Amino acid sequence: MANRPNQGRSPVRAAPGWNAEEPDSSSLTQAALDAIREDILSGELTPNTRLRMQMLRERYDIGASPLREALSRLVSDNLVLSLQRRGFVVAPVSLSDFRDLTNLRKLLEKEALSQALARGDDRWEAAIVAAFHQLNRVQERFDPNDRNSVVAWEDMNREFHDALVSACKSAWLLRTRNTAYICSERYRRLCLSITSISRDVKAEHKQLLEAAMDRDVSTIHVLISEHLEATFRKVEESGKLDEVALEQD
Amino acid sequence: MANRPNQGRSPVRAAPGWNAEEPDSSSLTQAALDAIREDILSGELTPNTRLRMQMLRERYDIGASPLREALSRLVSDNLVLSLQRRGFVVAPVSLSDFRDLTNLRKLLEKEALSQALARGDDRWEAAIVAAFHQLNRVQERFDPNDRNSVVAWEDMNREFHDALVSACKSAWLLRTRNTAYICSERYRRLCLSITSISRDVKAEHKQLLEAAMDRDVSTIHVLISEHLEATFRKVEESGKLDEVALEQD
DNA sequence: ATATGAAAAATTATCGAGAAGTTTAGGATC
DNA sequence: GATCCTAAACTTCTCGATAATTTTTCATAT
Repeated sequence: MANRPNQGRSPVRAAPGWNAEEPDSSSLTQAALDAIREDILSGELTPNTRLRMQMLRERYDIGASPLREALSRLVSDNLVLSLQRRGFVVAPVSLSDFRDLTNLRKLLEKEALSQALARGDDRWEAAIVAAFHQLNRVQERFDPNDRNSVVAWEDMNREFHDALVSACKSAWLLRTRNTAYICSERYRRLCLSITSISRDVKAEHKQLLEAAMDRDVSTIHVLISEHLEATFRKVEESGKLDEVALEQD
Repeated sequence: MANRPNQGRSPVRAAPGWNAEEPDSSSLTQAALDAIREDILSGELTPNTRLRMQMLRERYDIGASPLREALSRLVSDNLVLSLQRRGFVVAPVSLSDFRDLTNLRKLLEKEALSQALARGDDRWEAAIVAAFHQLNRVQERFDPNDRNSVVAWEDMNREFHDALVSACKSAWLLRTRNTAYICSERYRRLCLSITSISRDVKAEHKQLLEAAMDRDVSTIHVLISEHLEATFRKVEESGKLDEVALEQD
């Protein structure tokens, strides 16, 4: 592998001396996949942006082949669209799509929680408590201007919700839930300034935790539905999805 | 490994003079995607088969790049696994995976049917009746030895079930349902000699149709659950998933 | 026999170039 | 000025070659 400029924003390629431990970082396709997905989720690559090869090659410092493979995977994950002979586009967003997605998420989360509450053992409970605690800590010293702090919150929020359903044994359900989660995350990040985390998110999470401990399925169904709905409403109120305009690169 | 009687099984490449009308057949990636998916579904490519590039190139007469892109998409669809630096494998099967998948399908089909029954109009009803009628016709002159007849039945069965949920307006739900349907179809074809269609499938379909016309949601929930469960039981009884053996190419 | 290890064979992952197709730009015609 | 046509410019898509592994083979030592 030759010496490249790599002045781009996403340091994809491995550093000179790197720990040969990562699961699959050795593959450029994987690196491209992670980098592009992250950029789409974070809004760095905005909806409807044409993903031109030349641009991508410069941006990620990766050849066209691994990039195309990564994009192909993202197509199946609904983050990218493939236009028949005209390359790839960042999947568009719309309020109605988010409405739709939120409904599906409700269905999947409820089912996953039902199973988790039925099967969860002490370790499961402990993992939730731990994630909850850590999430609160991160939230205390949260700084909306510090990129790292924001990322840390995103990660912990996700870990908490993952912990809740982690006792669910259905791989299919969890995979499907995860796909939906990712796309939903995109809407949240696109529309909600991270500042508005404050909400009552902490209170909501606490209620979820308690319902989980009590194995109160019907309550947790209501809570998770409201949790997701609250996010939807915030996105709706943000007004950032009001234009159906077809933005371009 | 070279003695693969692949001849002509999958005529992927376009014939000399062809109608430039197809939606996307112009893309070799798309052709490869369709062909490989079909071969995995039909069992032509058996579970755990290593998908070696040379083999694939000969088999489909397509270069490595489009093949890799197609495989990348199938990874996201759970039909193919990507081994970090060792290529691709046809996703394995197991009874427990099918159990899991069937449960997810119940959840998705029930929700989709709820929405369809709530929103369906006259045209929706007509489409169901039409598909039901056509399915029965195909079933009457069904010949398990005629490849075309088998494919025709598969297609019509699918069209009937698609018609039932077609009034559901949730694109996310339908997409997700479709992914699950495809993987489920693989299990059915892998394990059930098409001869056993006979079952009471016709009766079951008729009941589904009637419940749809009556907009009887709770009944159709029970019916679709039993329908899927019956298929699961058949697969289970076939005993073809008893071995966990790791087959190879 | 079993384990060790280096060389050979096989296979994947990646790049660069070229063919196929799409978009843009600039007239010519009505 | 608007529409249609053609040529240039640009992109995507695909192939073949090459680098970077992984797997196999086989001789050697325990």
